[in-house]
Amino acid sequence: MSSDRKLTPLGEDFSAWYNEVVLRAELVDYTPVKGSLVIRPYGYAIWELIQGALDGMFKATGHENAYFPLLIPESLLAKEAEHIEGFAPQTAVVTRGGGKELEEPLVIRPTSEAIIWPIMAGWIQSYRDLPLLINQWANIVRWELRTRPFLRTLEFLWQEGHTAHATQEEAEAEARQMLGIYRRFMEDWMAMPPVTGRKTEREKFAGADRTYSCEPMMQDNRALQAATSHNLGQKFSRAFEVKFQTEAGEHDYVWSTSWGASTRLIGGLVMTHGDDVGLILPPKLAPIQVVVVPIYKSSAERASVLEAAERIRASLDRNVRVKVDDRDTLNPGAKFYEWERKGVPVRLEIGPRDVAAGQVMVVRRIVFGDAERKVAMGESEAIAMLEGLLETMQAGLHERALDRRERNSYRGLKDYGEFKQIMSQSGGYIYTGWCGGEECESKVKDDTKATIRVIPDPEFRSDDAPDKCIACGAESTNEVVWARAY
RNA sequence: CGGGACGUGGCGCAGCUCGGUAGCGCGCCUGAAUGGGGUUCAGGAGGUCGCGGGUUCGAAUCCCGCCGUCCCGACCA
Repeated sequence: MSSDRKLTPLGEDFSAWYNEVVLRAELVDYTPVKGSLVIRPYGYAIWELIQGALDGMFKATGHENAYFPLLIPESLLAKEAEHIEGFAPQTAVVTRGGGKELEEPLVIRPTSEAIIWPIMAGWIQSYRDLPLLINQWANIVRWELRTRPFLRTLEFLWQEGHTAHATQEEAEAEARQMLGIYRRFMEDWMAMPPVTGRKTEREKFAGADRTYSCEPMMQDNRALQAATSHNLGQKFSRAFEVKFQTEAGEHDYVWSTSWGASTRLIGGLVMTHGDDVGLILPPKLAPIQVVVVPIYKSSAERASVLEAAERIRASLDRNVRVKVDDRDTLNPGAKFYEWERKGVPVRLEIGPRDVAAGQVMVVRRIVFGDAERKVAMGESEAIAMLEGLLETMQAGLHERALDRRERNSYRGLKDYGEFKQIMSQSGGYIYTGWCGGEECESKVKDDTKATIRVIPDPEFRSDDAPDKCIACGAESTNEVVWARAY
């Protein structure tokens, strides 16, 4: 039966396609708890690669990892007014422990500001203790009404950075620096180029002074808020009494930031690069970059083919994540489909004919330009070119994603009717003028489901940005980027 | 939480209108052959039909209630 072997085509039903890909590429599995998913070994391996890369970037900029607890006394969460207002509806709360009602309910962290700041307050007395640069890798729980694998689940994995600074300028620089790190990670590792910028008041983090965001475009032309960085000003330090003595001997509240990225990034990876066959992984984040599929008939052939496969694996092993698929239970064609569905960038096929000729068949998961998908190559030649090929594919995926984003971006639009038409059909990023009024944001959202993703950073702004608000026609204060989002 | 669709071996589904004790494909197990794009044959295991109640001699099928999943919305990383 071939019907359940093929995926729903991406262009036919993007949601169905996405769900099928994450399940059939063995990234996730469902559990008895609604909206709470297992990340399977193959999916978790991608997360570990993401973690490794981001963690290195954080440490290179002076951050240290720590771990704060899962449970937060309800009263602490309530200390920052905007924060509790924003998060209270989404929290899970523990009311019993050890068989008794608790005197004070404990909130399962929806984010950790409220437990981190009361504790870090004790670590800071003087300007000499600043900046304090902490990151943690953790799980958090937000009681979402509607969930989707990776994109929105009850529990998810993320990292959250929390920093304290002596001045507003330093905190702002930190928030911007971390946004830049996320952007660079998305471009260099994920091949998922975001538009970056600042969130509007309506869209910012609950309790932040300013929120910055990375917003890559998915293949259905919707935006994914893929990482955020917040300048919290002194809101949290005032709420949690985080004070320090300045060089001049005065007392002041610290200036803080927080910034985070989650397993949602994996969903972004799927929706940015996948196709009708399944997942396509950028080589830098592929748990298996090269899979070797041996092909043989007799046991004599099996021995010589596996020997050659092992030789190739060993010579690639130092610089490439390579796996020999020596399972005897599947025929080669079935393995081809499986590894393509799982997004492995390069496959090497090696059979008796190849062993005899000292060659291998090099097959690419995706082809750019006029390259051949499948080419026979001398064994040592293939080994020598593979690293370069992986780099080429990484670059090709980035270029393709960037090109798609820009092709589906609209600039200089002044007519609201046209705006509505684009949003109701293809969707995409629309750059327009905006008066700064929340009423106009609401109106556009009601009309089109699109929201302001960001007030874009300078390098994303249009030369010919319209000077009137798209919704009300009043003088524009900022160019903004609209899109429907996840 | 509002609107829609759907819950039947691991997965995808048929059977339900017109009640009679469950079937197909894939997968799985055993064996043999096969192996350069989802291989074939033979044999085999596996289901109290989402849960609870009701009607009936008899319920996957009819009735009531509940739970869950997916899609579209509201909320949100």
